[in-house]
Amino acid sequence: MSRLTRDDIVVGAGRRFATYGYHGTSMRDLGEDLGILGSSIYSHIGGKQELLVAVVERGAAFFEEAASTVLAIEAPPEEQMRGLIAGHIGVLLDQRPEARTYLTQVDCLDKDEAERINKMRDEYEGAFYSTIVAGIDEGVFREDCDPRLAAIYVLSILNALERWYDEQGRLSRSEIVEDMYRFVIGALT
Amino acid sequence: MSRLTRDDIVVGAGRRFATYGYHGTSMRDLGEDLGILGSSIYSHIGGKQELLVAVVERGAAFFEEAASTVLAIEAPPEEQMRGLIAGHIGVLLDQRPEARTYLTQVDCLDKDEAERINKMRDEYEGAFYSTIVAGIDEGVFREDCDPRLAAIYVLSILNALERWYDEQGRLSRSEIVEDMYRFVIGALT
DNA sequence: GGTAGACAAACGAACGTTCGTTTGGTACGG
DNA sequence: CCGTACCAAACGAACGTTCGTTTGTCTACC
Repeated sequence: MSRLTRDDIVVGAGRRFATYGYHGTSMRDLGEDLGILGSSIYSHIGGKQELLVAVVERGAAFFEEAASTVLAIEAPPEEQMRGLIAGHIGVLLDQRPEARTYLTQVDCLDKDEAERINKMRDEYEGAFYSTIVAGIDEGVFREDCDPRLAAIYVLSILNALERWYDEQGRLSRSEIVEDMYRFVIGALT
Repeated sequence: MSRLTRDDIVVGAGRRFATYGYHGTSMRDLGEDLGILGSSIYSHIGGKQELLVAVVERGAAFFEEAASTVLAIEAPPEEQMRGLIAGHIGVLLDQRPEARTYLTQVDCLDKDEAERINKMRDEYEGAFYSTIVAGIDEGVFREDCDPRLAAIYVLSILNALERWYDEQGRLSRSEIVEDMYRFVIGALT
């Protein structure tokens, strides 16, 4: 086992925070996971809170990158929505610890950081919102639906996946993407 | 200020757990909320974990009662689904601390309790599942949808409400019920 | 090419604080 | 006057963090 970098620490912290929560993780626990003492972590970072910030920021970045990749390609609203759904699920399953920590541990951040992260989350939600609005404007989505709420509903379905998805389960990732896409499009049209 | 009962303690614990989480709540914090010392709580309950169990059980009971009330009335699947949605939202907003604790703090329970609670949750999910299956059988819901997943999606939308609903916001409770119902029925038909 | 210096990573012990919990005493309502 | 809700004090353990020191590795210079 070679020596660790700051990134190693952040990745390990993500795993712990995702499983046991911020308050449920001690620096000694984390150290044990990494094969060093809890105190040795302070060679890499300033404190526990700073660790959480780093993990949550990584999570947010993953989602934002996925969304901007999708939005960069011109496409009809339906296809854009499929891309957003697939991208979100991809991050959720490929970057599970960071994604889960980002989704569930935000209110362990102190006030300023929490506000900043929530703004990032609002921006990300905006990608879903504008896609729905575009669909309504183009007449492919129904008009009698509040796009603000619809965006929340879609993200609610997506985010909950992290709680029930089983890697060894009967459903492949693409099957889930397809099923969720069909459900969402059914609701929007 | 009169003396407290065990129920007072459990209610107070629900509020704390819902806001700060199980690990983020200390017995002294809780005591301060209740106007007594943290140690005095042990006159009413055996320990912190027992408190969490009590709160979570209350939450589960609220949901179960709401569901069984709806299922007791014979009605077409669409109306039954509306009832389940309205009932779920009612519990979520009227019993917010217990509901939130039930939804977010289950994995702070030790293994046996967690298993028991998860079984109760599966049963509750079954109410949504059977309603969807009934709708498919009667031909009012579309067939090309996995009812197991659909039930999860509906509950995902409902449960997320607890995270974004603002009592002083622009939306009344019945408006939200109506909007969610329309979204769900749109997806299922 | 070998050695001395620099630097970061990790240790191990201790800091003060807070945690959940226990104990023993006190006051008050039925 | 009994029972219990509560207090006051204390327990040991665990917490996040700091400290001085050791270890290992890379680099610069002879």
